[in-house]
Amino acid sequence: MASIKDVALKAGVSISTVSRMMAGTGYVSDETRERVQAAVTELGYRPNRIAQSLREQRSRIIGLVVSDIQNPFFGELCRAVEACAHAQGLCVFICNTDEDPAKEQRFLNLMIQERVAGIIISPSHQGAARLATLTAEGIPVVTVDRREGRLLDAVLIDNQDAARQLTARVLRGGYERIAGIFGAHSFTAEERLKGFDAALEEAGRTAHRVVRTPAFEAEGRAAMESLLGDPVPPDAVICSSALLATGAYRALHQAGLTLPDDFGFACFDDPGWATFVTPALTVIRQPAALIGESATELLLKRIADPKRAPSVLHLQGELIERGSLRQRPRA
Amino acid sequence: MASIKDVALKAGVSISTVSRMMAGTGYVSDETRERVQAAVTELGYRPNRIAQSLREQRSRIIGLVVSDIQNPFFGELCRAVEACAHAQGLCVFICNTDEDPAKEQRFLNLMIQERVAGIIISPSHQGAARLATLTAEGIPVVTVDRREGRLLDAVLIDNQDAARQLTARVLRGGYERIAGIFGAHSFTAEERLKGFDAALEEAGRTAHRVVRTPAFEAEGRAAMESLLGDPVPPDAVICSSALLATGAYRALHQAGLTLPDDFGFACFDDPGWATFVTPALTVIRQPAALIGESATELLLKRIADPKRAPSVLHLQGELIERGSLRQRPRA
DNA sequence: AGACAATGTGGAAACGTTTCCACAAAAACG
DNA sequence: CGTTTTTGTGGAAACGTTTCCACATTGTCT
Repeated sequence: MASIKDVALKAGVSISTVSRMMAGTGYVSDETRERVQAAVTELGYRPNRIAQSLREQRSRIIGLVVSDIQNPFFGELCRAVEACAHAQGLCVFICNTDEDPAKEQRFLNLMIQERVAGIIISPSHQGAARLATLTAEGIPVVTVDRREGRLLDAVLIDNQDAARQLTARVLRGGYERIAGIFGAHSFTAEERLKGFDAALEEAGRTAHRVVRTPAFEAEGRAAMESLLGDPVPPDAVICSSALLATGAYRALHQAGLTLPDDFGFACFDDPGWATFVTPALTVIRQPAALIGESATELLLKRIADPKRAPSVLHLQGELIERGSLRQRPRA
Repeated sequence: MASIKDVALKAGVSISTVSRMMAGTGYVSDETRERVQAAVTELGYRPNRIAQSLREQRSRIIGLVVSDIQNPFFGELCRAVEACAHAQGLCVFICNTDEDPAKEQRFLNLMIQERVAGIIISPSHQGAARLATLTAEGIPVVTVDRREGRLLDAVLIDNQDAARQLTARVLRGGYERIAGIFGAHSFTAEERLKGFDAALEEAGRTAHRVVRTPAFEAEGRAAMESLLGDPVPPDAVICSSALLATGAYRALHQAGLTLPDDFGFACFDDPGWATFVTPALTVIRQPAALIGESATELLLKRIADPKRAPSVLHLQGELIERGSLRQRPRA
């Protein structure tokens, strides 16, 4: 693997000159430029990013820490971040925490050690404190989907408002006993629950029952089964995330309930299977690509100017009407 | 951010000693070890991986290049690779090519520049030549899901055999006009097609028609629509990958055909929605986790000993019987 | 003509490690 | 007791860059 020294030797110039020519900074005569360029192509020289990073005290990698890479929301997010970062000559380090705080911590340590240029993360609840360490190390951080305090840049949808919208939509369907399955220990779920409650209260109603549980498929299923076991079971449910919805839907399906007539179903996120079931699911979709782009831009701005005041960007969730909710009250 | 120098200063020893103590190599007296350890914890010292990489001429990152991160197969694969690599103190760089050779190329260049310790990749067809460059640079490569020549380590399922199994299963259902939708330009699809043809031939039959098309959802849908438009349409179809199956299924669904009686449907990979539709899909599932583990192990072995003879590991695909194929010929 | 800026180039330090080598003290051997 | 081995430590080079500085050479202004 050719180094800058080899190029310099071959072109008969100094290392400094090659470096300047590669970076396009400082003065280089046309003639030298050509000679160096020739040497570069002939040797197939590519600058060693490790050496660059060491010298510049900062790598050209940005870290992206997500809780579940299978979740279409995060999948789309990754794509957007990657595209955006690439345009700036940065590469993206995708890490999958599976909602496991220990894993998250390990990844963050690794990122510190690799001196990443910045981090985009949807932090677990427990990870909050850890993020302070990052900023202490001088590593810019942008949170997505969740917010931690007021010191960090963040991009998220207005979860409270979205939940209110979705709940109002359920109410329009004339459902009587509306239940909720919401994630535990998550800022996002918290916000969504607030919107849910607010919408019900505005309508002079109360929730049938709300189950709070860790946001995994098995838990969602158990929650739904528990709800269906109530003396008088609910006739509609809202789930706060894709995985919970997946589990809940399975339980519902097994119970043989018919959507949307017997039962109303709606959720946040747009699971991949949402359009495969009949009727297809009515959901709140997060503009994942937009969130990814915005987060990356925010991060780049902060890298450029670490002293910037932290900003929080709110985007709109989109209610996608499909068919798992009645259009109007049953006759 | 504390450096090794700071630690040495604080502990009153030389840099060399700190380095030895951190690495656990060479002699260090118990007393010094303690003093250094104290300094390390007090300063919160973490070795700078960039400097380490520069010195050792090799980073502790392994690259994982996949074609579609949303595909559950690759999702599971990523998880397994990550877990396995982490146990060895390596981190994983996940790159998503979206089947775009240009993107793939960019990523590989980046990997070379970052001097990754090794690469696990499911290469696009065009990417084959590029891989030679990698080995030329001395970067170990393991291919998964696809194989490129005989010079590289590879882990894959016996696609031909799996296809034969699946096709035989379709035949047992008594379907008469069996069509195929297979990816174009992919080694995997090629192999699967061979097995498909072989199974039909063994039964003294021929395919109704085989469509070869780029492996995306839209193309799968178009292919299915084309098949359904035949003067005498097929009564069963096998799709060679998840995305094709997704598109094909949508077309089928729209046409209002009833599985498994009117029509038989089966595919490779196990799309996330496979168990959400009714009837659930009968598929060949690839043991993604096992593939990931094996590939990582293979890679580590090759990193340890670059002179090893290349090996190809064949794993078994698993036929998962659900309900999208008739059990026996229609009465 | 003299002063000063613009242009073009090379030398060398620095980034934070690891590791080879040298050296010294202590321990083990005959 | 003299030798050799083991144990413990520090100095310094090297990895491949970037960038500051110094130095020439040229051009442009009074």
